[in-house]
Amino acid sequence: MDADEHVFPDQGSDEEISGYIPLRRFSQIVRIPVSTLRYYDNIGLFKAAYHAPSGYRYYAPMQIVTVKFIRVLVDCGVPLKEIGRLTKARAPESMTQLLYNQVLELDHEIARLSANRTVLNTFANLIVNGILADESQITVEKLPATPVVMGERNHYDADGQLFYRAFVQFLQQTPGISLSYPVGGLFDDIELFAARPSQPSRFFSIDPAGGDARPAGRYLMGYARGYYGQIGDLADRLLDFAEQQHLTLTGPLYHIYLQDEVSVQDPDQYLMQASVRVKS
Amino acid sequence: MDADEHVFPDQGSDEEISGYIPLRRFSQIVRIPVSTLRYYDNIGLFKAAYHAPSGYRYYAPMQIVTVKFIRVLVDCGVPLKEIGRLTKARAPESMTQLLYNQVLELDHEIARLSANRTVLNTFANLIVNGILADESQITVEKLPATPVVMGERNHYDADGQLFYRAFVQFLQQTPGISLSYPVGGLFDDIELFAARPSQPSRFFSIDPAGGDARPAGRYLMGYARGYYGQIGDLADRLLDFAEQQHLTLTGPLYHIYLQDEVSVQDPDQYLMQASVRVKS
DNA sequence: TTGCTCCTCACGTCACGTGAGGTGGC
DNA sequence: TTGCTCCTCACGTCACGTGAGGTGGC
Repeated sequence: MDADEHVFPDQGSDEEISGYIPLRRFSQIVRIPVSTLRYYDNIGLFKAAYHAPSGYRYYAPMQIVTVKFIRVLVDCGVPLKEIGRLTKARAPESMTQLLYNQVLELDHEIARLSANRTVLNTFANLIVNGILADESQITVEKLPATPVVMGERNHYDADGQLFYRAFVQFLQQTPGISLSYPVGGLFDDIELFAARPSQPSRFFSIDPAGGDARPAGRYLMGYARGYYGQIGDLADRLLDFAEQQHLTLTGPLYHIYLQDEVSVQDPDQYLMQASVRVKS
Repeated sequence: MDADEHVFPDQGSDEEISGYIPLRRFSQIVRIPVSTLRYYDNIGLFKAAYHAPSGYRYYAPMQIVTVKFIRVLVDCGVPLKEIGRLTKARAPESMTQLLYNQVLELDHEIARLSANRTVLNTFANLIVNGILADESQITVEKLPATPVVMGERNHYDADGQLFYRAFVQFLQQTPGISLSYPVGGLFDDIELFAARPSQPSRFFSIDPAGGDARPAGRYLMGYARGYYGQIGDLADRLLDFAEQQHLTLTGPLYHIYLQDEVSVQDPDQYLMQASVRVKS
């Protein structure tokens, strides 16, 4: 082809001869809605190669790759104004600058979405654990290590009213914590859990990337429904079962809300899981 | 704590006693703008636990995890209405349903962004190759394999006007092609390139995931500036160099626009790269 | 010639951000 | 008490989508 061939659209209205593609067909080829193409044309971001006197828009075939390139940028979240600025005053250097910057931003974005994915999976797994659990039973199960971010030791004043203070302090002051994950409580031993079930010794964030963990091992497990801190007779059921089965419990008790305000309407139906390690 | 403790906010206006967190502080803790929290409250998506008679909003500490959870969903692109529907009629089963669906959508989204990343990198690399190239020189370089998606053989009518038809046909009918990548042309041999530089025998899409490739090997490389199909004396320069250096050329000639309307203003300054394999 | 397609406003939408203007608690 | 913070509208923004109403080419 010669460079001149395509600059005279009026040579023929037939697409096959002129090379020009009418709006609708162009829209189908590039899979971009006509309203979007009209919008891009109107704001001057991506103009039709030829505006007929009738007002009809016609595009040049090479514009397919161009608009697809623009769409990738749009898809990456680059504002139309910035794309417009750059395509108007375009130069190889500034364009590579933008592109490599955008690649870095995409990396951040992908990392962000992956993190969100992990959060959603964590919540979903807890809820499903709750659905599948046989709540009324006390069981002994082999658990793999559960990574968490463990907080500092909590301090409760004499009046015992400062549960929330400790909770907020944990969320605010624990280094490396992501507030997006569910929070569990740790009691130094099962007796403390039985005595003051609303005062965990520590909080922990159920973050799969956490540096601490509930260690792998055999655990005595039990469930209870009720609002935060209401454990009914769970502590007794755990202790009774341990005694009957001649199990020795060791280490801290972990308590995790499998189903809470995130997935349950009635606060009295929140579902808690308690686990204490069994000495083998 | 007892379940009742926190339902009487008027017991004391002091945050430390009531457990309630005023809007501004809550905003700082969860890192969500006050305007956003007000908006969520207004549309009923996420209400402050306590609306004082003065109109002031106060939040319960447990709402920190709740709103963070909502924010993860927002961040995943779930519409506020859908989040609202689900948190109003929430149940463990429907919530896990949504969560696992959302995980799948996130996987698609991440795949989409990764694809975009690859596209941007491909464009950027071409442009940078153009910047770094010594345009006036003919060189011989060892190239790794370049994956592409190769199109069918083009057919040009006698009048030779149907370049665009072939181009569009390639874009429309090549299976597995992504329109987002730049397009190059292949000539059966260098003589064909010299004779009809605007009629490549095939087109190919420079897609790193392509099943075809420009094979690895030593290539005779040259550059030309000009509008599509204008190669100046590039063919002669390539042939002259080959003759002087006693090189035997083999196989097809690949031509790729390193810099075109994507990164260059002046159509006469588009930068093309031609490469032909050298028999060793 | 009919009808189908194109066009241009104009307005709606979504998830907020941003002042304007006014009130109320430390 | 001062001033600082909170509040509620109302309107703007971004990237389009959606008719309403009208014209023009196959």
